[in-house]
Amino acid sequence: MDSEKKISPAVINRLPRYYRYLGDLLESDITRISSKELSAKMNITASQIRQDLNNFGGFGQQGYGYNVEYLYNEIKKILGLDRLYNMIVVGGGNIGQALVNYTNFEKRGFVIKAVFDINPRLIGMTIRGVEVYDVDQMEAYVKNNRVDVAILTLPRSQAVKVANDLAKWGVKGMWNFSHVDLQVPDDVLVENVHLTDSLMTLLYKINEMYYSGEDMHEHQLKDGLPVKPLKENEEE
Amino acid sequence: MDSEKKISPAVINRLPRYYRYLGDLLESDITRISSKELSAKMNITASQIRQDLNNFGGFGQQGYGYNVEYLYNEIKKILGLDRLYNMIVVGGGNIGQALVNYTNFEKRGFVIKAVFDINPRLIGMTIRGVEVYDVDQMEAYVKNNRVDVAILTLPRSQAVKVANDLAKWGVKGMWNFSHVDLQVPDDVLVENVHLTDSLMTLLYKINEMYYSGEDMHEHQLKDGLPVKPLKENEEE
DNA sequence: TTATTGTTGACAATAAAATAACAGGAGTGC
DNA sequence: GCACTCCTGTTATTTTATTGTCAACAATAA
Repeated sequence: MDSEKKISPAVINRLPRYYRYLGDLLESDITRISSKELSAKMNITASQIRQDLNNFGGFGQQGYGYNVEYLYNEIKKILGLDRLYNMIVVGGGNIGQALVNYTNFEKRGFVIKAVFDINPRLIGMTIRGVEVYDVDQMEAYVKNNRVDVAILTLPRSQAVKVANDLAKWGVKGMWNFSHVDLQVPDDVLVENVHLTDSLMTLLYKINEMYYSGEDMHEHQLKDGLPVKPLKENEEE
Repeated sequence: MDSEKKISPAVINRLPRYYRYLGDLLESDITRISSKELSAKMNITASQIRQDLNNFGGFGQQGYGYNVEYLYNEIKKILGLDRLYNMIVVGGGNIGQALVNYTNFEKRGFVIKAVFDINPRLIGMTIRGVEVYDVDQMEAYVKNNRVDVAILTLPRSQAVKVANDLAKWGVKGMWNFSHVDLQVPDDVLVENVHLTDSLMTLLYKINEMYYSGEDMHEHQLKDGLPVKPLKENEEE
């Protein structure tokens, strides 16, 4: 909230995790917690917890610790979770539909208002009450309704152009599931969810731990399907 | 591959992105590229590119740059993408089904062999040719088949126990979509995809940029649905 | 050939992030 | 109310990550 000093990305990325742990504590009717106790639960140093929280203000009290409910609500405010967000899904494929069906977003105030796609078979359908529109109608929709976040779940070939258009039309944030880096103006925020990258990172670690040093190719045809040649994969 | 010196996590996380860019270059029939050129495309310093790559060996040539195809294939090997991976999905809900339907995984050699769920309405179904089994059968399956990666897309209340069991039965890696931190032995690798956290991070940035300083509560009832009270959300 | 340009890989310098140290106020027990 | 312990907020230190610099060498041009 305070735009005094710049908060480091590393800290911001940890905030949701603090929020989750505090929510859990709240559910367990724990009213206070010290950085040391939280440190043990979360597996990070107490020092880091204190330093992270102090970026946003002194929420604790010496000799007492942190009041769980108070801190929970403060982080909620810091993350901006005390308001509603209007979102649209662009690309009504597997992931897009899964996100629309994920009811917990709405419980938290992240409301998916519409889905846009080019597939005639999808257009006109409703997914959990959310209508699927033709992308042709997207410009009008975005210009006439506040859209905080566009969830991009479309083929990479289209993602860049769509993101650009949406930015131009006033969408503030992009939650990007398309496997491509978007190029948008500085005042448009982008958060990437590159699933394939994430999986590859896991595979690297598995290889490092289990197959390090081996000749990889001996596994190639070991079992399962043969690897199909990698062609243009548009759905990524 | 070389288990000589420890590679930093920051570097590993960047590898898939290099791989993607090199794949794109390959598609564009570009045969060589310098760190400087790649730097411009990827928006990171040439220095970092060279240093990252040199963790794994000297793939470039002075006065020439890097051969795209060679480097692409080297990174492929580093990431372990030159072999097949057997995966199972645990939790056949929205996200689980979406991942099974995502055909590009298979093209890359990430093969989903089975889905496990407790829902009787799902059990026996097939999703894109992949059968859904009762979780009761999971132990037998995992013990009798090599499972490299378990994709966890189940409610957080169950995720911890299931992950533990899977680890015990020999699964090497967990790709965790459940909104909870898993506690598994050190030789089991975990990669988290916490979608809600990712979205919250985006919302923080949006708030910081657009609503900083404002009283947040004026937005509360502005438009859209009222925020429902946040109860136990098991599907997270 | 020989000079010039381009580019890596190694290393030094800087910046960012994480951890540790600590002074001192707040709670606790007597 | 006093002594003592707990635990924060803050500053210092260490570690990790990124960026800048340059000698050595390949490619190219003269």
